[in-house]
Amino acid sequence: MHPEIDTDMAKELKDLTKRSENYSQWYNELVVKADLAEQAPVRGCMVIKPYGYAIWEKIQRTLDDKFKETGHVNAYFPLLIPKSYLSREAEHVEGFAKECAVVTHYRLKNAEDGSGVIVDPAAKLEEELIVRPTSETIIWATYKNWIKSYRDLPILCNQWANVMRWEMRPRLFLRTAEFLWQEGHTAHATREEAEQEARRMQQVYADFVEGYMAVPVVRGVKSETERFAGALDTYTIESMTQDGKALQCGTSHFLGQNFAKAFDVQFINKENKLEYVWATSWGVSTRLMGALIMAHSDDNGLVLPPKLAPIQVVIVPIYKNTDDLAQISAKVDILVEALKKKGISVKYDDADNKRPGFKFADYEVKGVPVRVALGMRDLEAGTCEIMRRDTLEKETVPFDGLEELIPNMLDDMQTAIFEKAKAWRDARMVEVNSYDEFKEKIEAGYFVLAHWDGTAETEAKIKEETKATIRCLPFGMKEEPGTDVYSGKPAARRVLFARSY
RNA sequence: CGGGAUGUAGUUCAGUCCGGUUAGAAUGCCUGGUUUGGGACCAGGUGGUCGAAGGUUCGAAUCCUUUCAUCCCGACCA
Repeated sequence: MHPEIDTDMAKELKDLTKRSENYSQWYNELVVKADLAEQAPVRGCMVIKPYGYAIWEKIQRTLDDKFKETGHVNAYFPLLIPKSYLSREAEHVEGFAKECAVVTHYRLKNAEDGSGVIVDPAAKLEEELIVRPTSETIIWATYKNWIKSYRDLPILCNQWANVMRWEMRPRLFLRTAEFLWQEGHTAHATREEAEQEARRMQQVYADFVEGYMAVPVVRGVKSETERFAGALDTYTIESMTQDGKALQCGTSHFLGQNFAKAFDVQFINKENKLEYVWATSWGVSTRLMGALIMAHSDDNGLVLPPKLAPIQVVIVPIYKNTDDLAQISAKVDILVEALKKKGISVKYDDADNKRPGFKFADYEVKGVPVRVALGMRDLEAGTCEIMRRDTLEKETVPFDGLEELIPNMLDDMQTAIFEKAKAWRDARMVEVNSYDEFKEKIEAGYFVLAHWDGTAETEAKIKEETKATIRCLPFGMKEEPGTDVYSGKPAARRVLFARSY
């Protein structure tokens, strides 16, 4: 940033919001300015700051409740996985091998030349340990001990944890080397039950992302090439960022008996016969925060849906001296209590070291849904100024009605934000019937519904030529046979293509 | 791992081509004062072994060599 405009942060953010020109830079700066996260002094990792973490905690708590409602329990498995575990499932190891951090030694010692500590060569591990990129292997090695009979099933475990994938190019929240997530791992006696579980969790995710994050998603199933390493089916929810790219928000995998066979997990069924267990796994990560930021943010900063905003209402007093402040505070305190009783998180920012204008801008960047400003003028008139973050509309209203007005406003916003994002997304999701049109729409940042002949060759060619991938075979679409836009061969249905993060 | 760029104050950068006083600016931070209805102003102050190592030179942020790190574009990906 140029020094002159560095002093004017509103203008600075405006400059950043040439989203079409350098969206990723805009996004990064937004994350930093909104005080959510920053790059860690460790390659590819991020520091999640308190305000950002507060949002993650809300996501975590809400989802955890949903998991409990659907009969799941939390457990915890080790961070380090013996290398041999990873090689048990062929496709799985192939999928993750390229991005694993490996522990080879267990001790350091002082260098003889006094230059600091070095790895003690004598402390080399017999078998290297892998920092988990995901926990299927160690969990299935454990489940083997837990499962003997059909009476032990189903096992419905979830784990909140961090994982590490040595990604080539990290981006805050979207793709960091270390990230926080939850991973559910379930074991079932029948194929039907496992498949149902995988679909059910996809639905839980979709409901959460749409209902709480206010981000519309496309539900569907992945093509074979895009499938999770080791899965028979990968169910996905895909959102759209404001630069028209797709973002995989959550996945739920039907693993069949692959992991049960790899880790020899068998049970005796009701017919007294040995059978391999059926499995699922499903997860969402801190990437959800990226989806949230990219879906709603505007030129003034973050826009948070009320259900996930750590601070839902901020009240800013405007005063000239301590007497004024005391009068304002007396009135505000009553409102704060009333709102808290309704379960609304409210912050009264009477800090004396920041001017009102600074606070206004600051809370806007942070995406606080509702702002109330109250000064001496208002005190005399019995009014206040109220602003909602999504529309930036300000109005002066009677102070006494706030207790009722604010909860309604928050509800309205939750719906309005979703509707706005959905209208935007829908307007950029089109059916195309020719390859020229396909390329044009992909280039313009659209979700493209096009016929696909079902072959991996066509899929690969399209990716090579347009950078677009099959995001999913969306659910709930009418069966409509046609011809593949690329190969011209017969195609059973349309699938969703887009460029993605 | 390929292509491109950059490392100078807490942060963003100027200075490097063409070597020459004590290395600058803005912002931040600290002190004092005036302010406070949309990111305040004035005055003073703090803050840098110029990424690291070696070389050339009377003299290096600047030239040369090596090295490390970061960022961007690809490949990979929740």
